[in-house]
Amino acid sequence: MFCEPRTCHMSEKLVNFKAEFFKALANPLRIRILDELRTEELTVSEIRERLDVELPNASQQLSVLRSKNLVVGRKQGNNIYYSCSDPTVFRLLDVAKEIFNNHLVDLQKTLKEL
Amino acid sequence: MFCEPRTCHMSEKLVNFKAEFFKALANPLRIRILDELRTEELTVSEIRERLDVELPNASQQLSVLRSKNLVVGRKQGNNIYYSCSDPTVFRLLDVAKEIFNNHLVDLQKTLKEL
DNA sequence: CAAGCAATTGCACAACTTCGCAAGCAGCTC
DNA sequence: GAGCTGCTTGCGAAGTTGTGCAATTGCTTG
Repeated sequence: MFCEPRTCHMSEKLVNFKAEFFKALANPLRIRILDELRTEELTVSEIRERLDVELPNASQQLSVLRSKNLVVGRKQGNNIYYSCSDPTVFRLLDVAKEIFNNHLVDLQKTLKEL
Repeated sequence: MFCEPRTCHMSEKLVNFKAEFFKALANPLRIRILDELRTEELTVSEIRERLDVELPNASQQLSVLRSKNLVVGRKQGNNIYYSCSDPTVFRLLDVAKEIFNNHLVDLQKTLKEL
């Protein structure tokens, strides 16, 4: 692979993809939406209802997730059923949880030392 | 665990942690910094030089990473040596790369079908 | 203490995000 | 076609982020 003298480690495209990708995840509502889609396909209204947000808000966040290919919509009659397009995403959320737990453990250790 | 009627799936704290956490990763420069820290401890100046950015910029992004506990600094003489505090983070970056590759494969499939 | 280097902080400005509200559009049913 | 439902889009206000530049702090050495 092509490699500049001082910018070796990762292609710029990959870095930007990752940044854009994490940006899509960098919002509590979008994380909650993804989490609702772990096990089921849901319509926008169902998501709205479960997360107790305005419909346009849900729709807007879904469109962000859609634009980054994190979810796909399937039209059926009057409804659009959303689902997660690549379950690998959930591994990401799970690793984040793991890191969260690591922090808690560290915190506890620090507290014990006092 | 305690569980509200309509907000069951994840504690709010965890969701917010995840969002904050992904926010820290949602920036190309910060990803590149973390990637430089995969294998070595580096000073701010070294990071600045490798990534070819202004020193204050590097410092500021490091402070973002620090505030989310993604890196730690070790003072030695005139320098501060930064390193990654929880290597689990790299798994996150690697999973993101995997997702990137999945997208590429999908794209290729789509192209072949034309 | 003065000089010098490393790193951080403050400031200003542009760019972007979030989210509520109103309007618009598409498909179904009467 | 009229009216309904489900979803999206446009717009605007408030808040947040990125980044260059100047000033500042903190450590070390002469």
